[in-house]
Amino acid sequence: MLARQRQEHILEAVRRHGAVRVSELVDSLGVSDMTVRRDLDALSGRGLVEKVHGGAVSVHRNTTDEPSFAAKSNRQLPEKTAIARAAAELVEPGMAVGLSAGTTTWSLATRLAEIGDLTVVTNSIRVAEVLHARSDPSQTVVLIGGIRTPSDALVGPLAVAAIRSLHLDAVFMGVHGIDGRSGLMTPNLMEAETNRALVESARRLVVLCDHTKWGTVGISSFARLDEVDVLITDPALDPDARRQLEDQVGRLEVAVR
Amino acid sequence: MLARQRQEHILEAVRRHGAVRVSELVDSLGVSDMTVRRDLDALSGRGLVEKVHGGAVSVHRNTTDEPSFAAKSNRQLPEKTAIARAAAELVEPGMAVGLSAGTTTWSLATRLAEIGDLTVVTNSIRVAEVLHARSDPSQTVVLIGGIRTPSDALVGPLAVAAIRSLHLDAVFMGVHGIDGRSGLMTPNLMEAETNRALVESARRLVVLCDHTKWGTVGISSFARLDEVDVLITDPALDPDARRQLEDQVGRLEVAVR
DNA sequence: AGATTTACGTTCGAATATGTTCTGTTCCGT
DNA sequence: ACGGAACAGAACATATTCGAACGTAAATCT
Repeated sequence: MLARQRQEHILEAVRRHGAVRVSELVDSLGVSDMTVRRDLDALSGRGLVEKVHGGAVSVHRNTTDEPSFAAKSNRQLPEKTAIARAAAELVEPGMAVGLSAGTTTWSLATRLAEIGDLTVVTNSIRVAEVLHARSDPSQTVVLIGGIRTPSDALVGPLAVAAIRSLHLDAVFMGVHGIDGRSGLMTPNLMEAETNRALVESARRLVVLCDHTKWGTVGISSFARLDEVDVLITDPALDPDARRQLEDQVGRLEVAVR
Repeated sequence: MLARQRQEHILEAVRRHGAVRVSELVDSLGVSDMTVRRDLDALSGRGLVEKVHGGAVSVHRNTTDEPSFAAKSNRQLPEKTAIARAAAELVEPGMAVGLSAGTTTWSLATRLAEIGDLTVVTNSIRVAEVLHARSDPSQTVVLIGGIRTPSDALVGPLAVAAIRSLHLDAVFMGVHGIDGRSGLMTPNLMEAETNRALVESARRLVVLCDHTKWGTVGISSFARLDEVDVLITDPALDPDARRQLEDQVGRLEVAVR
């Protein structure tokens, strides 16, 4: 059997099952483990699979749980999914919505994928990819360009200029930190500027924010609390924080799982 | 037995089994390995099979006009890597370069990752990702935003506007098709527009183009041959095509493995 | 016929593919 | 936390394959 045929076989197996293990391939292909590894090297070098300990997984599956991203996205997971579900209720077919970068907005994106006739604008590659993967043709996904921050946001002058040329029904923002005085914050100056542009381009601002974000301070604010139309959080939020938020934001929504 | 008959026999074997090995053909045809190889060269030159180490595999023709990235990425692999290597020679530290979407430019990106102090502008998520993965901090990667085509290019008004605001030392373009009359072509109108903007934003236009692209026609042209400063191809290019290219492009470079 | 082209085989150095051995790493049950 | 089992990958050995260069013979041209 030719090397190329083996690699086709491996690709097919990965496509079908999402993952393969080296030991399985050794049996099914009748070659040594080293040969299988070298095939996997070749395939991963071409970006077609991702090597992991014990075998390989499909690149799509894997991009959704890259270490740093996964580490974050598992924190407060039930809260985040509850918040994302509540946010998805606010989206109706025909709308044009914006999504900032972040794990909570990413979770929201997985739900938006099932709503039809939607235009989604985002500056996060991950968000764009999850929408693209399940895309039905009625969805338009617009990726805002720029340079990439460690937290997977595309930012910078290019991003700001692109966002300013757009007008959205609503924008859903994740935040790194929030408090009563400084409003919404991020730890990255350029990301703050980009987020600011997103806020200004939308008629409605919806903030997705689990209780751990309260009191966390980022270097840079990008919106005041009184600019927020809807803030969705979880029941564990500190009562004092809750009072302050109820005073200032348009509507406070508590998402129960 | 005539050469033509042998080649028919080979094609038939490939069709039936999806692949053949040189050693099998040597036995079944009763000719030398060298003769078999020359037959395979002829067939692969006409795009009827794909040569691989040990033999040849069938080139499954995708009936859709835009094969997906994964489907294309293993076609003409050795040629593409040779072309990419030659292209990387043209890039020096300190430059700002553009990369269009495509498998050959993707291959080039893996090489650019090793050159320092570079600014790379691209409208392909996959190109951006390969640069990001191995990025040393001296590299700036700018992703051009837009909506995504099946071939992984981000296109549309947002993309065009972003590109127009930039100025590059050189742009490296992959093409879907090329010929003497129509120049460089793609099968997607919006991608053509975006590519056109890339061409206009750069001082130098370098085209990466393996021999199978010659004579392939896309619906939309985005540049004439006389606008091309350097065209890099592989040695299997048809001599007549080669003559036409030498006449019209600034410089024709043939990349040997 | 003589010259030229074409097809095919042979030789040989280099590239490629694969398996084996060995050493270090990672995983997982206790 | 620990120890055995599975796994990864480097280094080496071997066999296969590749393709350039050259030789020869048949076919084709003039």
